Amino acid sequence: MSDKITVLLVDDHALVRRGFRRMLEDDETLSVVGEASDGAEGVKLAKELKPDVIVMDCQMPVMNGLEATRKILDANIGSAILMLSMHSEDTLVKQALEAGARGYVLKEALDLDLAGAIKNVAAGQTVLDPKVAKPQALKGERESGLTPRELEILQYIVAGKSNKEIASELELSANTVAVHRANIMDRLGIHKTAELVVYAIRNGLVNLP
Amino acid sequence: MSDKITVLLVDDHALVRRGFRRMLEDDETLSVVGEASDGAEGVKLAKELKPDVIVMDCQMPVMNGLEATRKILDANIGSAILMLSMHSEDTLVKQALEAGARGYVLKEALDLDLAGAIKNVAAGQTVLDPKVAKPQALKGERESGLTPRELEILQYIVAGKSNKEIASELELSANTVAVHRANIMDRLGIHKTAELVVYAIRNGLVNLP
DNA sequence: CTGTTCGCGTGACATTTGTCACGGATTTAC
DNA sequence: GTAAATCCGTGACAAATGTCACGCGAACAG
Repeated sequence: MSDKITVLLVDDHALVRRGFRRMLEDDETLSVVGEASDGAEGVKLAKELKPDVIVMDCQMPVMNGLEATRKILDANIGSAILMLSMHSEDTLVKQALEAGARGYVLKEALDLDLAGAIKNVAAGQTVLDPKVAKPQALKGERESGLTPRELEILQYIVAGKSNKEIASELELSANTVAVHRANIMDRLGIHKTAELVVYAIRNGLVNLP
Repeated sequence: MSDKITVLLVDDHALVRRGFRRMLEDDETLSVVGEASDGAEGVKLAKELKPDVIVMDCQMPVMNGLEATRKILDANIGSAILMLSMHSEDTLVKQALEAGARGYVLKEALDLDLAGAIKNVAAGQTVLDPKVAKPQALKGERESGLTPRELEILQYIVAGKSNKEIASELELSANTVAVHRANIMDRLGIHKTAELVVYAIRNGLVNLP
């Protein structure tokens, strides 16, 4: 343990990764041992490298940060995961923590000490951005969380499928799909497809088609 | 002109800005003189600082990169603008260049030499990411292809307004709005609101509500 | 001047959407 | 056990959407 803390960077933007690497590389106690550009690759590298800490972007193509986090936790690698996100929505924070992330910080945090946060999660601490560190976010309840089925439907909606198409692909009645749609909007306090799509994209609920 | 090239960074993510700053600060010929976190602030700082080059993110809250670029060009400051984007859609590249950007590079460019790109645009060159450097993108023709009225309607749609609401705010028949909607989708080869919203957001056709 | 194109507007109508009321299967709380 | 809460499913129906055919005036080419 007197060794350096090993870090894996997972972010879809190479430029961002490079920036982080630079920010970390002059800290003698840290060592960036790998980079991945999407969730799937992140999981693969995590298994190979078994880093102490994984810095994971939330929104990514192929497999988003939440998914990847779950997969990595399931694999029992023992890495602590520090989630980076653009959004401060409680729902997302909650989901991240439930997925097993050990920290959640916002990209727009002005004075984020990334190295410090990494050390803290490596030490077993939970690190939350002040903006999201509401105690309520830690207590488990369901916020505006959608059910798996609903998320599935939402994905199809954003991809531009009609209720009928979704129904046929999922072998359901079109009515059923319509009701799922309605329930999703209910929880979100939304009444129109357009709003729904904006919300889904903004909050990274879906992988963009 | 033998002085350093002055640079203004405009990006909504503080962490990203800091990364860029680090990448640039060991180049002796460049000097980052300011940072802004949204388009509006970018315009303001541009007027104050009159930097040689402005590195501008495309997607930002308050005022997006395109808008900001136009405003800055209008103000006749003489700064060259290098647009950073996540998307390689032709439409966007075109819009950026028409707005007056001197360069367009993708954030995910693996080996982007940001410093080099900055020097080039400072020297008056146009810098395009290889992925988007199709000659067709340079020839002026269709913009987004949408008429002003259609863009106006689109803005309302993405904001979650119904045809009826739009009609009343614009003092039109609901039918008319519906037809505008149809025409927009026609030109874009789209048939559903959901797809339309995704497209509009992706290509920066609208200011997100 | 004349014909053509294009932006903007309209009403009518088929399709898709958003809502309603309801049932069965599970899970959790008492 | 029973009751309450969820999740998933259904049909029926009103409201919004997507498409149709069409008129009007302005801009432009001949």
